[in-house]
Amino acid sequence: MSYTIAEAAVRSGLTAHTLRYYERDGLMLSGVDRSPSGHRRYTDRDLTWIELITRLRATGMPIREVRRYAELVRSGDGNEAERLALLVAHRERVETQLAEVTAHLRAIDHKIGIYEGKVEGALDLERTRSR
Amino acid sequence: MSYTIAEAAVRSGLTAHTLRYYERDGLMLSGVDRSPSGHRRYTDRDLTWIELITRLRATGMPIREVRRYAELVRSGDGNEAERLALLVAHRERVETQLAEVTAHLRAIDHKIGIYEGKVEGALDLERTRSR
DNA sequence: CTCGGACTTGGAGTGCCCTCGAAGTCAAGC
DNA sequence: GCTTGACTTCGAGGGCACTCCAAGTCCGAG
Repeated sequence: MSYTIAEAAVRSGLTAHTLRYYERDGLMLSGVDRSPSGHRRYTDRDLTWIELITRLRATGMPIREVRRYAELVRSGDGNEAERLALLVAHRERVETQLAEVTAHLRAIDHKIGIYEGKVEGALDLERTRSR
Repeated sequence: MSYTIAEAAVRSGLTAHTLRYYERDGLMLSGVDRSPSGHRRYTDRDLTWIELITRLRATGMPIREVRRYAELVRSGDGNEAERLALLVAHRERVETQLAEVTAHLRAIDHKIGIYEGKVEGALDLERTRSR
C-alpha cells in the first residue's frame, strides 16, 4: 500500500508543502519512494514515522532535533541508548513546560474569576436600572 | 517605587530589548513613565501588567491578541464582558492544547518504553558477553 | 571634568518554520 | 490526442517574535 503526497497530507494532517519540506530537511528516514514518473509514494512505514515526528513537533521539539533523531534511527542499530536519551530529555522539557503552562493558566483563570464577578455585577446593575 | 528598564528586565524575566519592543508594539497599558532624562521608569503597576501579559504569552497568546486585550483595558470600563470573552476563549484554546500535548507525550512515553526495553536488553547482552 | 556604563531611538537582522510561486512534467478521462 | 489537475524542483517570500546595531545622550563615580 502506498499513497500520493496528497493522500499522505490528509492522513498526516500536514500539507504537501510541509511533507516535501520535511523530506528536503532530512527529517525522513530515507528518501521517499518514487513512482516511475517521479511522484512521491508514501508507505505505511513513512506515515508511521511522520506520525511520530508530528508528535515530537507538536510537543515543541525543534526541526533540527527531529533531524538529529532521524539521523540516529537512520544510522541503524546500536545507538538506542542515545535515542532514548534524546527522547527522555525531550519528555522532561515537555513536562516542565506543561507544568509552567498549567500554572500560568491557573493565574489566568483567577483573572477570569475576577471579570466574571464584575460582569455579573454589571448585569445586576443593568437589571436594577431597567426596573 | 519605580525601576529602570534593567531592573524591570530582571523582575519580569524579559530582556530590556523585549520590554521596549512590547511598549512599541502597544502591549503596555500606556506609555511607560520617563525620568527627566527620558529613561524609562517602570512602576509596580507596569510590572503587574507585564506579569499578566507574560502569562498570556507563555500560554501561547499571539502578540496581536495581547495588544487587543491591552486596547480593551486601555479603553476603560464597560468592556469587561469582551475582555472576559477574550480570556475565556484563550483558556479554552490552552486547555485543548494541553490535552493534545499530553496525549502526544503519552505516545512518546510509549516509544521511550520500547527503547528502555531494548537498551536493557543490550546491556544484559553486554553483561553476558563480558562474563 | 572625564570616563564608563546604562540608557535612548529607529531600523535592520535573525531564526524558525513553513508557504508559496513559477515553470515544467505527467496521468487519466473524454 | 487533448485537457485538467496533481505532481515535480528550486528558490523566494512571509509571519512571528524577538534581537541586535549604530549613533547619540545621560548619569554617577572618581
